[in-house]
Formats: sequence, structure tokens, C-alpha cells
Amino acid sequence: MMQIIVKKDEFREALLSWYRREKRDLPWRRTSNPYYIWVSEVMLQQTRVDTVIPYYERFIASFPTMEALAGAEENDLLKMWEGLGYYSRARNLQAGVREVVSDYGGEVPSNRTEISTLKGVGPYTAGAVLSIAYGVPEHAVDGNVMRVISRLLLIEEDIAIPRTKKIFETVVMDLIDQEDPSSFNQGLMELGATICTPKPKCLLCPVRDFCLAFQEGRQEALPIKTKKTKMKMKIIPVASFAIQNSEGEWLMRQRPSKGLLASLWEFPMVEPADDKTPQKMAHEHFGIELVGIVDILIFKHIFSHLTWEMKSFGARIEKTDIIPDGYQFFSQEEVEALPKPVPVLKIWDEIKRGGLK
DNA sequence: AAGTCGTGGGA
DNA sequence: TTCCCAAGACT
Repeated sequence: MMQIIVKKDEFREALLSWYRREKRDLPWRRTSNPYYIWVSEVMLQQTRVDTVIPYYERFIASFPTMEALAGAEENDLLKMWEGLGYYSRARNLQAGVREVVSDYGGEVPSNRTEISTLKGVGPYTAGAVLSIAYGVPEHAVDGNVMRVISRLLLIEEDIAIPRTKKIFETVVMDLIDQEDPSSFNQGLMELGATICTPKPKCLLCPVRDFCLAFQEGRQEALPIKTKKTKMKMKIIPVASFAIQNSEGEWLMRQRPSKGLLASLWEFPMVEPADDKTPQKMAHEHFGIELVGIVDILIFKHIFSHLTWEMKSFGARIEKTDIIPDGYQFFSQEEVEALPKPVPVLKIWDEIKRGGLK
């Protein structure tokens, strides 16, 4: 039923020798600390290697142990994640680490059953940590691995369907090198990231002699991935107000703890903004009176599924006895220390650049 | 199962 | 410009 590669041992040797020779020198490949591997795997979810590197270095420097991360304040944690996106990853990582510290004596579990109970640790991350940090022969199937294996064995199942992943997990468990599961799994991913890319570079491939898709000349057609009917992008006009009191402090609030940009900090925003004057929007939405309104920036911020069309304004408020619910004033230094999403960072950077302080 | 959750890079 | 993402997990 399942297509089986014939020369498993030779395939393993070809992949492993290539990986050991050609692997990129990445910071998380210089350690076998399970916690550090875990951090890197979470950061790498849906995120490019080049983007992750500086975040990983700073994160490990700030939270060098699981105890340090477990004891961190949420704002300090999110500050380390600022700009990386998918901020729930950070909260889930800390929650998982706290579980390890409190329930597992500070040792990351070394079996799939237990490690999979940790917050934010799904099937891929579990297998990656187990194989890379502990040398346990477990599958770690991500998008790269599905692309590589679908070509290698000419598997034509639709990888857009979640249950298809089980096929690849089974294949990897059959193929995986028992002596060096870490290099085997990373080798598959490295191959997918550098050679067996969506537009494959088969002439450089160390395992093309084993590749059924290459033999059939169908490597470009795999993997099969049905197009998800792409949702139409919602476009939301947003007016954002960077407001100072007479002390020069800035009005900000923390976003709700669930949903988009959860728990990050922002200036007062009106969404959707209408064509009213900024003065009127602030009055009607927040019940405050602004003076000295100036334009700061107009830009679009594009999320996966929606776009904010941002108009940002600077202003002052003189009567501070009425403040919109949930908002507080912060000094320049305090604002600097708060974790902010990229669109807010853009406004804040422009304020500092323009000397509006 | 399908929608949600960020961002920046490259074709 | 527009599109598709890139080492997924959660609900």
C-alpha cells in the first residue's frame, strides 16, 4: 500500500553525509540543551531562519535557563518577541517551560507522550526536540519534510489536508536513521530549505538517485497542494492617536489577552476610522478633547487575513481628569520598554525620528 | 475542518 | 503590485 524506498541504508548514508558536510552553522546547532532547542523550534514556526537568528541570540541571553524564563514578567517576555509575530508562541512557550519546572523537576520530558502535553508543543516540535536534543528516533514532519518525502516517494496525497501528515510521519519512522535521528531529521529539513525547494535544484541534490519524482520528471508538480479558497482580505481603516499630557507622558493601553496582537501595547485607536476630523473621532470615541493635532504617518499594515489602513496623529490633552477606560500615561522610557506590534513601532519610531517628544 | 494568529522576503 | 509564503499550534 505505502510506497517503500528500496535502498534505505544507502539513502540514509547519502543524506547524512551531505548534511554533515553542508549544514549551515546556526546558533541552535551549537548546543544540545533541550530548552535551547525548544526555543529555536518555536521561533522557527512559520518564520525564516535569517529572521530568527538575532531573536534567538537575544532570547537565550535574556533567559538563559528555564527558571529564568519561568520567572519572567509577561511584558519582558513579549519585549524579547517584539516584531517576531505570532505572539501566543511566546506565552505558550513560557507556560510550557513553567510546567517543566514545576511538574518535571526542570527536565524537559524525553518521550513523545509527555512532551506533547506541554503548551505550544505540537507533533512537529515534539519530534524536533526529542530527536535533536535527545537523539530519540521520532518523526519531525514540517512543510519541508512533506515536500521532500512527497517527491522522494512520489506521494500524491494532498498536503493541504491535515490528516495527510500522518502518511509522512509513518514514512519518516520507517526511514529514520536509528544512530543519528537528529542529523536525519535536520538533514531532511535542510534539504527542503536549500535544495528541494518549491522550485527544486535537482542537479545539486545528494539523493536524486533515490527520488521517484526526479526519475519521472515530476518534481515540479509535487507536492500536491490544493489551493485554499483565499479569503478576501478585510481592509480596516484605523486612526491612531499618540497623545501626550502636560508632563510629556503618552497614553497607551494593553490589548486584550486573546486575539490579534494579544497583550501588546498600543496608542488609542479608532477602528474603523471614518471621514470625521481626528478631533471629532477622539471626542466621539474616547470622550476626550485633543489640541495641537498633527499628522505623523499614513501607511498600510498587512496581516495574514486583514489590512489596517493606518492614519496616525500626534496630539496633546490638557484635561486629564477624563481618560478613556483601560488607558494610562507612560513616560518616554516606559513606552520604550513596553512590547508593541510593528504598526505601533512604526509610529513610535517616526515620533522619535521627528523629535515630536 | 477551517479559521486564527505576524512579519518581512522574494518571485 | 500581488501573491505565496517560512522549521505550526490552537480552537
